[in-house]
Amino acid sequence: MPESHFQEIRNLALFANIEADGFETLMRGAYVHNFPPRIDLITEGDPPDFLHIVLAGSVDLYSSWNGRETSLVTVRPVTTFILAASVNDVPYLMSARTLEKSRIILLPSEDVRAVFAKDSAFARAIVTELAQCYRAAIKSTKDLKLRTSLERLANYLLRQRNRTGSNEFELTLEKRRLASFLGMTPENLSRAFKGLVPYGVKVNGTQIRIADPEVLIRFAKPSPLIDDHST
Amino acid sequence: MPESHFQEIRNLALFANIEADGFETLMRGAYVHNFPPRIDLITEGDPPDFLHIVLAGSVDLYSSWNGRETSLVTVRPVTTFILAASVNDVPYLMSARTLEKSRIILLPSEDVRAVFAKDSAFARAIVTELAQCYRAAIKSTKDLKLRTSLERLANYLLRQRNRTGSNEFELTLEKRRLASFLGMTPENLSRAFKGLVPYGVKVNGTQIRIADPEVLIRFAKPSPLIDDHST
DNA sequence: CGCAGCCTTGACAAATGTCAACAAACGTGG
DNA sequence: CCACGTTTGTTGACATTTGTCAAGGCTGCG
Repeated sequence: MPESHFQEIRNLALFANIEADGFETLMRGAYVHNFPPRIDLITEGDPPDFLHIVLAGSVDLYSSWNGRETSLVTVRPVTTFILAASVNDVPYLMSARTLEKSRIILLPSEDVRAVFAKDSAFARAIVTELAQCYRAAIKSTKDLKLRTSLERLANYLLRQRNRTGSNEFELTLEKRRLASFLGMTPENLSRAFKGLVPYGVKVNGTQIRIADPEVLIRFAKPSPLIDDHST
Repeated sequence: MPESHFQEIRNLALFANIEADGFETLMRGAYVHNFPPRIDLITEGDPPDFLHIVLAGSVDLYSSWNGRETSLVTVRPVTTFILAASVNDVPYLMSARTLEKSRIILLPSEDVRAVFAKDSAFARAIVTELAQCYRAAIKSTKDLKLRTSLERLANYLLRQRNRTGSNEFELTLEKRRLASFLGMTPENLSRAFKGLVPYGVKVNGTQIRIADPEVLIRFAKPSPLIDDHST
């Protein structure tokens, strides 16, 4: 792997405090790959051969059952995914595919587990990371169980607004995938956007404008215990 | 705390390999409490003062938003809960209340974090535990997004069957709480039970009988990637 | 016994999904 | 650059699923 990526990986909280020794072990076994869009990276149920790190592009984590499919997470740079499966050496629960052209690092899970066992700084960093993943999953479950699809969309838009810091922004996801992520059909999403017009949401293709955030907030009732993605 | 509980806690995977030193630190600060049924133990949003361990009884983890409420998990002996909030020192995402008379150990989160920082065996055990919690949460999200309420109930019954090893068993939850856990209303659950009669499910109060598991399995299509609660 | 809480049922309403048609956007090869 | 076909997004009509409300029965407990 070109050394140029080393620093990028080092900067991740997950690897920041690893001993030089363990870091080298990980880097020695690492591959970097460039993938075209819409390529399947892993399939749920497979054994966790690699811990993945998205350097560029984006990856969709999804799952299928009985002919249905749903998007669970979108991974953007620079982040790892399927850490839980890697460290516990159990099958992947989600499939992954690239959404765009993506550059991805593959760390053999065996190396990850080896360094994890030896390097307690790494073990502690993994705890922090997993706790965050777990909490994100709980938030997502609350979002699904406590809110209607209209409320989920409204809160999603407000989260995007906070992320970009602007009342006007581009959707970073195809609408069909956004629909799946929010737990509804594409048709339903179309109608949900219409349903938010009275609250000042203007849609033009992938361009979103929130005319008056206060009005939308009053409807969406965002909660830090569901919508804050930092803690 | 009476020493009699020490061994019980030691037997938990989470504490099995801790150094004597760290274990003693944890036990020194620990409280044991007996709670009557339907007592609120914690409220979502509160700072995580304690890591909880259920020794006896059962605890409902639930969440509220905008006047609605949903049950997310039922914790049974001997298990810890709200580990993620404790180690990362961030607010609880779920509220907790006893379902029955319960005996619960409270470990000050500060102690947990202190031992976690010093004892790498404990850190590693926490990783395993959190990875399991995370995966359980992902499974629950898949269950919710990929299945109808009838399918969720059918698979829930099959999981209970596997847990008890018998085609005839008692529901361990009040029906209204089971409904909330499965993401539906009590009325809907009543009808869902009716809807499973053609697949050989007999209900008598809290008593369930699965006449022909094959038939129910053919309908429910259980998957290890959603329904296996061990990995 | 009588009250309170849970469960069930029926009638109805709201939310969401399905299907079909068509329009718009995109990418490819000529 | 255009023409074409493919994919995505939208819309309408309709079906299904799920929730709501109200009533009544059952159960457990003081």
